[in-house]
Amino acid sequence: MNYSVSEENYIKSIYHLQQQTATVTTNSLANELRTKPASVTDMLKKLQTKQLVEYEKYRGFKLNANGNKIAINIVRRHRLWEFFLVNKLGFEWDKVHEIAEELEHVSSAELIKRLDIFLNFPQTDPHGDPIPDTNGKIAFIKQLSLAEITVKKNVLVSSVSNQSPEMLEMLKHYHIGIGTSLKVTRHFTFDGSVEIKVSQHPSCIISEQVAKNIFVHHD
Amino acid sequence: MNYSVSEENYIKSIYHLQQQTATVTTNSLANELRTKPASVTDMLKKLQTKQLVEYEKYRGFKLNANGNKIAINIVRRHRLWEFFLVNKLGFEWDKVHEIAEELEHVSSAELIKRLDIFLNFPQTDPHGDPIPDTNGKIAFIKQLSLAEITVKKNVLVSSVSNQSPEMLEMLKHYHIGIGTSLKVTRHFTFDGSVEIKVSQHPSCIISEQVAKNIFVHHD
DNA sequence: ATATTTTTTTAGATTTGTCTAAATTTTAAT
DNA sequence: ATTAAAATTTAGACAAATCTAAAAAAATAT
Repeated sequence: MNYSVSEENYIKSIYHLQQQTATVTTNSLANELRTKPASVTDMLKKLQTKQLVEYEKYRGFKLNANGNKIAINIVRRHRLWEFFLVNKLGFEWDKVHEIAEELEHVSSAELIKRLDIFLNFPQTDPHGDPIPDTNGKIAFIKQLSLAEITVKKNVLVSSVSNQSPEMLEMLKHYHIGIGTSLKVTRHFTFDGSVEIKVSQHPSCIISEQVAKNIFVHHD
Repeated sequence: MNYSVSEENYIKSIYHLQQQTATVTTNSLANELRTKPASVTDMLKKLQTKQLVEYEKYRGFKLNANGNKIAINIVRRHRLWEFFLVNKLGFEWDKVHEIAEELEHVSSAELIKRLDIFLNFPQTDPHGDPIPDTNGKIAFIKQLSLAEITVKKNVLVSSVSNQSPEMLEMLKHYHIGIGTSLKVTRHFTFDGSVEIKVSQHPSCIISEQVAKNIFVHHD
């Protein structure tokens, strides 16, 4: 089966949202895809008839085994291209996402097979995310908290383990959210606090307690 | 300005047909694009309002300066990708066209700039066709006849200068047409005749007179 | 020169993916 | 338990790109 660019984008976005919540809502997907809820409903009916999602009216949806396999393959393509763009063409790691969004839809399986060989079977993309193998297996990559990472490397915030309002208030104050790019500039061994630099903002210091709850992608 | 995949395919096809005939007809373009004449008329109106073609109802059309520039840029992208596919990914030269057809529509100029650098500014694609430079300048590539080329290299028949029925009958007998892949296996200095091997057919010998009329792309 | 054939265009329909506005269902609040 | 608010779906419209069938124009054949 071959899927349209639009279908692939929906599949991929559902897959990404499922990493956070097992079942995805119409609104969240509309938001992710920067489209309208009505459009999401339309496409979901289509994906349902194509046997890619489990969908219950008003109840949300999730990819079935088939949809999942396809999603992982799209992710594989995306991350291989990102690796290529950074490690062969010399792009900065934060400039490649959009281009990879286009390249990932080029449909030749042979192309991806050869690209993988050419790149020497990379394990992770430039953001530190694992590249699924041919069979769709995804290696587990250890989540690193801000308390653990080495100094002066750019990292992307990938998740926050404590989602309490108090924590969220604090994150807001520090201008930190999922996807925020930052670097740790110093570790203080006395109390385990760390100095961080969020782009566009002055350096600041956060406690070990907070740092342990903020997980980042290496690179 | 950014153009849709469909618009780009029309522009590119008009460009290619213009290499043969200065002005292109609706039917020939429909045939080239494997679509219907009515669809061609529809798209041509669109390209006209976008100032890419000169178009007179019932009279055929051609790219204007603007359209030409865009066409050449698409050709540039296509040929750079073909070079990449063959020389980096190890594809056979006759397997890359379709994949390059998809890759050429990826719209980042920065991508192509860096790809060009990565490939070390190649001058010709794997079929021997020149790759236009950043300014759209296309190097002139000498047309080589079968009488002139070196032995044992695969070549593609690009044109035949004598189009008489007698010549065509002969070409048919040797299973040679535009696009045919063959290699010269021997030159006979006595009479200038050459031995050739057309894939899937036994070797045969053609006279110098015939060989001089068959032009090929190197590689 | 007129009739026939071929080519091209128009008119109207179709598919895909999207949208707005209204209706329906679910969730939250009192 | 109602009611208000939020989320979701339906209904109907729209744009892009295509198609078929019919009409119009150009090329050709006698």
